[in-house]
Amino acid sequence: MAKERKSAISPKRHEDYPEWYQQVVKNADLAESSPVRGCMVIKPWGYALWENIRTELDIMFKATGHVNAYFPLFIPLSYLQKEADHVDGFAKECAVVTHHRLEADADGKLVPAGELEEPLVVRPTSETIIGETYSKWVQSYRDLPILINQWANVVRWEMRPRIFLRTTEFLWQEGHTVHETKDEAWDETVKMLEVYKTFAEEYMAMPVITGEKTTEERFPGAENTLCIEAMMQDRKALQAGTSHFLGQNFAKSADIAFQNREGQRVHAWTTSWGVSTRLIGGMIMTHGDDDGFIVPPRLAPKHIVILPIIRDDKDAETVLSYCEKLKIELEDVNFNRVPVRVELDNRDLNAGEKGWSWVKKGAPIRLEIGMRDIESDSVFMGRRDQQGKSGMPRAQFVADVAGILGEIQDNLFKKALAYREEHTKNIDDLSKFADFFTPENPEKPETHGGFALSHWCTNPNCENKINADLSVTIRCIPSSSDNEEQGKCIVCGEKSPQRVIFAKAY
RNA sequence: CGGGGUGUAGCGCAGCCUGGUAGCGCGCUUCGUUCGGGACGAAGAGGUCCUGGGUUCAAUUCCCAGCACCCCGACCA
Repeated sequence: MAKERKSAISPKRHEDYPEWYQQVVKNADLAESSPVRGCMVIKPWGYALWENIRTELDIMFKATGHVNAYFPLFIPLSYLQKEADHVDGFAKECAVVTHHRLEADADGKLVPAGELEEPLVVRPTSETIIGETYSKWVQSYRDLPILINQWANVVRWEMRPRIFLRTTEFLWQEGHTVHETKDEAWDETVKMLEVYKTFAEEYMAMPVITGEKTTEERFPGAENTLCIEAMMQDRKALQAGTSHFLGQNFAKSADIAFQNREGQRVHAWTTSWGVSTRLIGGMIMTHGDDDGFIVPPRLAPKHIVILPIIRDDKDAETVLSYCEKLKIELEDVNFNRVPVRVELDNRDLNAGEKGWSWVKKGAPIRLEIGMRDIESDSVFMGRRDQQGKSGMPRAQFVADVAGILGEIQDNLFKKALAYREEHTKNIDDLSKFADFFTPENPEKPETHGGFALSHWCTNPNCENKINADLSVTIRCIPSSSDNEEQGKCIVCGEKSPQRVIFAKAY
């Protein structure tokens, strides 16, 4: 009937991508902005998603030998000062606690009192305080390795916050490990990057490119930063996780040293690695469509939502008890090692409105159950990765449900991968490169560009020129071995050892 | 820190120029008709008009100051 299908989210992606993103966050009931600038309230649907991310990653961390611990929120200012590059990198975005008491002034207003002798910094990341702690723990090579992760919040006073993508306070995990040798620390750095890649691709259904950062983009204080980068639907890159090889920099500044097997006192080698609630933003922008969010089944707070359709009050009990039974039956099935998560939505709402609320939230499967279905012992299913709805025998659905969820998971990944490949180009000519990254209408930039695989001579000047001219940065030097052809730098024409990924970034 | 803008009901806004102490849409409550693609009608509830000062018989409206937030830039491992 309708000429163009009405979409649940307005504007659509192609009309105004940043606004679409904000609307999805809101309509999917994931989070909202708070009275505190740059800080968000994560709502139950969004937080459940984070809990699932945490649960699955935690299993992977434990499986690779790590344990969890917890370190303080506050860092003495002097600690942060010990690593010079680290200071430069974070000093501009630190929240500082200078007082520890409030007193009423003459007008009855509360004012800070009780000035601290040494200000405390709210952790922007915990290398320094953890390093100081580790220095006491490490005496002998027998104390190594230390393989610890912490789940925490951190604060970075960013100039321009974006919900989930760059908030002032965010939730994350940070792994901090100490090793006896350089090789072992490097292996750890690589291993955790692989964990992130596996998680991103198999759980978030978000294809990522692994590689290393250029000097310019490196973590302050790191010798090398490895990263996973994903392409969003506006073709910008999102750094989704980083794993840092810290060399002996932090070990030296915090004096993490031990007696080695030869009896000499030497500094240890450390790593750190983290992912944050930014991953949620990544999933929204990877999978979301014009009807809202689409949650990858493996991380979905609810896999299946049952929507009872009651047309006549006298049928209410029949329908609801059938739905209850179906729910129990489905919860007996396992998907990805855990029981299928089922929500029976019996809120007293208009059926259409109720159904759409779950579409916008991105629940993988919706089941509409009314007298018609009960009489034919079937279910009426809507899949979030497909349009339309269809009926199928109840028993068949129960038998197939894990397979259907797996299929949705696979479809999301394949679709995202195809999108990325479609918009990744080898470019060897600077003017073509510029065209690729220049919007047709600068007033209202449309979705354009993508990942450009181009040669780079490794000189930071060339990298900076591209950034200054086009706001394009080197996202990573890909680690895949099929990328070792030599060529000429896209900027200066000098010899280049390999192609790197250029893109606009979040 | 520069440049611009906005503060009025839970949310989004109008009213202000041309002062007379408030209105619209959504949401919310109740009732009825609806309900498998987002409903409709009726009746309701809900406001220190950002704060302080000034002008005035009278300020949401005009003037001054302050605060907060938003957008653009700078900045963003």
